[in-house]
Amino acid sequence: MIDTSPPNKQAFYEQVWSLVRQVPRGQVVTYGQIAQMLPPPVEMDPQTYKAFGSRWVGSAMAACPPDVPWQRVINAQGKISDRSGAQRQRQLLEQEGIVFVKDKVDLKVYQWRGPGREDEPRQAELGIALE
DNA sequence: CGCTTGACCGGAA
DNA sequence: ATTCCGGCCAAGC
Repeated sequence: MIDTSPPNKQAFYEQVWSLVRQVPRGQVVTYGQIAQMLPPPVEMDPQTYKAFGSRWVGSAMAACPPDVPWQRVINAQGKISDRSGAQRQRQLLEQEGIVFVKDKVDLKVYQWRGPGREDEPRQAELGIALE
């Protein structure tokens, strides 16, 4: 799946989509988290990738196929990035049971841990208990 | 061709 | 808590 083929933009996008498809209903990921999970394009300076990877993930989401749960990708602050369609995104997430507080979600509770760690999202009860 | 703009993020004021 | 700034890739015009 991940190889050292040319840093094709399309290939990068598809890796992003592939990852997002694995995010379970009721959980979210951040742009930066996805970028971090993917290997930096071969000829790219890792530092550069670290700085801009999240943006490219955003670009990938802007062009995602219909079968990708794009609504589960939010920014590192737990908020929905400002753009047309943001309202729709929030609506979809709330339908999945995600609770917004002051326009943001608690990433400690809802953030996806990665492939192979799709446990139940921690419920607010636990979060409160932990403080 | 060159210029503009963009679903981001972390550290510094 | 909030705002500002640097990072410098691609697609579209």
